[in-house]
Amino acid sequence: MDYKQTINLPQTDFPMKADLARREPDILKRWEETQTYQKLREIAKGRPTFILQDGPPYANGAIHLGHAINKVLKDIVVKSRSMDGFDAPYVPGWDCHGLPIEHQIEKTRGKEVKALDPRAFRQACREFAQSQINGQREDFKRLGVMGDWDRPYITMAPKYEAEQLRSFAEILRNGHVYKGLKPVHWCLDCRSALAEAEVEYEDKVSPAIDVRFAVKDSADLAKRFGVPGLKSPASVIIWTTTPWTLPANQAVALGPEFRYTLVDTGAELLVLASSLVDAVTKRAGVENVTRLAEVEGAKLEGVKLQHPFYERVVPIILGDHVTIDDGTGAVHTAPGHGAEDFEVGLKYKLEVYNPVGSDGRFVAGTPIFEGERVFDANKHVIEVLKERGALLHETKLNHRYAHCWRHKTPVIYRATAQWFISMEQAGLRKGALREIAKVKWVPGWGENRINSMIADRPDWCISRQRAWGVPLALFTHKATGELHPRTVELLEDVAKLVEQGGIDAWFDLDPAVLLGGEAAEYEKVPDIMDVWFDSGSAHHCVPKMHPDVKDPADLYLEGSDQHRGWFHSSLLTSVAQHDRAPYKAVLTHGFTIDDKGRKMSKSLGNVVVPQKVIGTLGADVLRLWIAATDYANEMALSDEILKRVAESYRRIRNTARFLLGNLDGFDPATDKVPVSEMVAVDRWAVWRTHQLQEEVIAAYRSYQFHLIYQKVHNFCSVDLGGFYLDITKDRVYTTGKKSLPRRSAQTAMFYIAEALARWLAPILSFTAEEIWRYMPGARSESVFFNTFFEFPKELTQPPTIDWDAILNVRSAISRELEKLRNAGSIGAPLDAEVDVYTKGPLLETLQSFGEELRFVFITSAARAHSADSRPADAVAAVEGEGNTTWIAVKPTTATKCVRCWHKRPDVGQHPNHPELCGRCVTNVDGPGEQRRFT
RNA sequence: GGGUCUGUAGCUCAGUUGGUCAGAGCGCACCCCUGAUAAGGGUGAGGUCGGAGGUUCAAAUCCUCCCAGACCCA
Repeated sequence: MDYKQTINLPQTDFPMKADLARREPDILKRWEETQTYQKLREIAKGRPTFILQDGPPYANGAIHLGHAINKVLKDIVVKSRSMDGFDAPYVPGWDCHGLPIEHQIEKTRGKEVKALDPRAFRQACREFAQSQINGQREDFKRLGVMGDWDRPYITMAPKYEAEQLRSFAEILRNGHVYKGLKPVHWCLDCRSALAEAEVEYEDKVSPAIDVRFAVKDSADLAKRFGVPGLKSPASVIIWTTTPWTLPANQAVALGPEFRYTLVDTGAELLVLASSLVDAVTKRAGVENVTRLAEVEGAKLEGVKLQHPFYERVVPIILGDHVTIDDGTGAVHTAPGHGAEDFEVGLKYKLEVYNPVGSDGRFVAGTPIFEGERVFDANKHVIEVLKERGALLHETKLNHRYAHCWRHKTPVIYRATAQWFISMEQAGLRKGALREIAKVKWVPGWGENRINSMIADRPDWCISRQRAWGVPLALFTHKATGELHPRTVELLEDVAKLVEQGGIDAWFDLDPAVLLGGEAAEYEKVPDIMDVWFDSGSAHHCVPKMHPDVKDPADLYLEGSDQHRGWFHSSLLTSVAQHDRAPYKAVLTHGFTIDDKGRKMSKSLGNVVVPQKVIGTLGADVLRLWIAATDYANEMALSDEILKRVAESYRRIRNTARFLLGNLDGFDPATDKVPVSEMVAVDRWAVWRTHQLQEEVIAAYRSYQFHLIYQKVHNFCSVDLGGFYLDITKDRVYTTGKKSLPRRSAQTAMFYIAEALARWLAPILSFTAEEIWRYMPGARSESVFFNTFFEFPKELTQPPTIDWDAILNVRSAISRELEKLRNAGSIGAPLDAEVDVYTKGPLLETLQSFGEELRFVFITSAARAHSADSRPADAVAAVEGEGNTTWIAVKPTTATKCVRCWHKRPDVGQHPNHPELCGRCVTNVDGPGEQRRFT
């Protein structure tokens, strides 16, 4: 007889080979065709909501790994909240306005279009942005990210633009907006102000000069230094790398705490920071200097200096921004050309003087330098200084200098009329700082970080001199420059127009339409708003457009750079508008690096392209990597790491497959075994699974996905593969197909699979959905329509048997068996039999297992005895508390049962089944065996 | 240059308030199985916890400095 036919081997169509690259698109198609996301919204209706507000990616270019990480993390959060019983919608967004898109269009259509036909230019921008959105959307979907992809929010939607204006109107009404003259980063090529984010720092060679500012009143200086009188003319020496800013000089700043020395070179007297005297005089080629006196900077405040080439007297002022790392310790101050200069200038009421036009040339009427380009003027300034005898020293310096991120050209600081959101005038900074403290920041240091940024930041310049963006829809009085008194109402009028006709409605607007007779007195502000305001007002705009999204959101989740970006701009607009934060919690993730800890860059050739990973290993493997990596730090990815992840994936997949295979022929509706009748180890397995689920859910709630990966993988390898499934497969294979022992195991495996599929769903979305389809029993269309598995209550109670102790004995036996194996005495553990010598509760437990004990160790025989009766050759294997367990293993001499492969003395005792052991006889040709423990 | 943060076995991660805290899984090596089979099981070797000082009876865990890296800023 061929007993093999009586063995219940695993049977499932769930493929071992994932073939994700090929199979995932099919699942994707089904999600789309069956409207899985939309159905989920219906199913989740009425539950408590969890709102993750999407930070919109910029609608330009193919998605890279950073996008993938961000979207997948969001997807994991949303899906896990959904499975945890929340209604968690996800409305993706795109950021559409701004310079990069303008540049794309300029590249293809030429710069002229922008000036000649701005309407057509904006239309081209719009179409370009839409095409980018379409491309990115497909890639995001392919990652398995589930959301309302048919109804995303895009910042160039007329409704969004209109709502943004309404948000701005409220901010203005709340008194945060002002028009000011202020130095801003100015790109000579853009002819526009740049946001901080649009500036990058690159090496540049600049002239570095030491310049004399002659002291007007020698007697005053002498007094301040406490010397009787000065025998030579004295100068304060400043050091600068931007000679062209000297025409705008209004003061010389010293550090109040630093010490300054009056130096006699023989020919003249110089005032220098004491610690820099040697360096300066050395480079100036001065020998034999005499230090006449020393005094702290604060003592020199107010000393009058002669501007080196203009008829202008400028004061010595004090500033904390002065350093003595290099230079002279005296800082040339031009409030029209520097942020710190501007700040300190405010204190001393210095003029914000800016003689430079938007084209980067000195304006008409600028003495000496009129019409010259600023960087070219450097040379001329130096010549003039030389002529006037004001140049002490000149050299070149290679240093980091601000450049336009787009043009890669050096930018300047230039004071211009700009619109600002004030950090102080209506308490914005104070409010924002207060709100930061109320938000939960994950990881915690994020709070510290954004706090210091808000605490230190200057007012927010929100105006841009560009074409592709939401207009700063204001009317100012032609003569006074004042805002129209009905500005807030007018903004609402404009918003209505924009809602219908988009931003073109403003640009095309005849002011008379809104202002009537006043139109002649007012002009439209031509500026557009900083794009950061666009996305920053999403908390207001999106809920107005999409009923699923609410304000404030439960979570914002972006890369750590967004502390200065979107987290920051959103906080400011929200506090300015509503006096509260737009989010209850903020989660940040790090950036990708390679396995050597370096950032990914084309030049290093270490860039991992998500599309390529998806096309080979599959999106689920990429998702698993994202989940497995602790996003709080940098996230390292390389081919090796990917290989490891793919291996882990296979382990998890195969575990699921084996569970499914053993569930062949199991119908939970009729075959589930009542808990009271389940075999003890099956109950243990379910209990253990439940325990793990508690940990998994806790980790999802605290966004610690990498722990889930560790725990679940560990569970599959150790608890299941290394123990439960290993010892149970004998029972599933050899007992009767419908027998209680087998059904008990199937019941446990069924529960385990039910739980496992749900744990995996937020991370391995494709695979979980695939598993779901192969699960027995009636079930919903998608795994995502479920919440985490609810175990039968009785199975969540801890078992009375001390399985940990048994597992200790088991691993000790494994070590002993390994010795036999290496000695060539046995191969499989079934070739051996084992005697365990112990005492106390462990002995009682093991003995209570009786004949079933051998199944725990997968040996052909196993017996438990009192420790006292141990033979001399037993090995002390488990050290317990005052209780050592001894083990003796040996090859068994019994005959192998052809059916169950155990070597049993009762093989051959049954005349009809001479090759079988007694257990198999009853399973094949009798009532079947009983199992209580294993 | 400044701010924030990170650095535990080849890889991914655990290590609560300092005192079995030097761990897990994977990978690797070797062995076994061939009824999860391009699977499965077992055993084992790997780390002076980035480095150097210091505090303490005791530090991966606290302090200082240094090195490397990331983000933001200048």
